[in-house]
Amino acid sequence: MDKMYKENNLSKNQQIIFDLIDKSSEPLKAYTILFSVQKKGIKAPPQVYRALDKLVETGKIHKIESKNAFVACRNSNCEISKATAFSICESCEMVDEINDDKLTKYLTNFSDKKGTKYKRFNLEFFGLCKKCK
Amino acid sequence: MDKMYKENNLSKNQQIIFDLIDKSSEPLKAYTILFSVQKKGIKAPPQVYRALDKLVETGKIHKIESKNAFVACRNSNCEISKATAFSICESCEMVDEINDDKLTKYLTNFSDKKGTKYKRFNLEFFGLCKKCK
DNA sequence: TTTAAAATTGTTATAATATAACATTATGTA
DNA sequence: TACATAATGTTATATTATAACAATTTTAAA
Ligand SMILES: [Zn+2]
Ligand SMILES: [Zn+2]
Ligand SMILES: [Zn+2]
Ligand SMILES: [Zn+2]
Repeated sequence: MDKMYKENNLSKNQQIIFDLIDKSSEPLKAYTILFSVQKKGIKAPPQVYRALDKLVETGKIHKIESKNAFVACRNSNCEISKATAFSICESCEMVDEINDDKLTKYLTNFSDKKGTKYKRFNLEFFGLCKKCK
Repeated sequence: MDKMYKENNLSKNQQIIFDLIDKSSEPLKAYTILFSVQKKGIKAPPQVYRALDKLVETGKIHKIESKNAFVACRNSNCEISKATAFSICESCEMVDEINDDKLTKYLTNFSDKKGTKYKRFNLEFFGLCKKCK
């Protein structure tokens, strides 16, 4: 191929999948993504999971662990995802990334009773969103 | 049957599976549990998942979301699991439940920028445990 | 103590999520 | 160029979790 697809830092599949997640208003699951991108030539699970892995690794997206689903990062890629926090609505399933400097600072500096500090955390809050309350 | 199996509040399958998790030094996965309890007559995934669901619901165990695995609660059943925090070693996979009143208070009282409070949270810290450091 | 509801169990099948393994092509760099 | 690295394509399979339905046990009310 004579055309480079990398004006930015994402490969073709990564860009397709990132775009889909980025414009979605809700967390997307791997197989939902797979079905959505088949028309673009991405036909098999490993293609999706590889792109997801790389996007998570570079902080472009986050995995919502309690939902096995993915959202685009709405912060500054969360310093490569070392400090993530989300609010999750238990009624409509909406997920919002929380960007709260005080919270981030508190948790980043947290050390347990043995004085151990951690290099990464993920926090998920559950409740009702504004719409569902 | 003339013998009630409930001296406590757990059913037979729930007790078998709780005991296994409780005496394990590491998080257990559902199918690991399944293989371990087949000799006790628990033969199919739904039997395991039902017991796990109930044990999580009642706060006797917690699910470590990032590992799809389960640990026994080491606190006072975490007020039925409304406020859970764990430290997870990225090297040996060890998981410890964190019991820190200040942290719990801070997160239980946390409200986001819109003033929304949440009724539950789960926090996972990642790093190296004492042994692996 | 009958009786009906609720909880638990047993069972088979299948859905949903994720990775292994290997061949090929594209890209970045010396 | 030529080499290393990253990304892709493909098939098969492993892992995690639930649907659906029948039977039994437990609880609590009548
Ligand atoms: Zn982010
Ligand atoms: Zn909502
Ligand atoms: Zn607990
Ligand atoms: Zn360790």
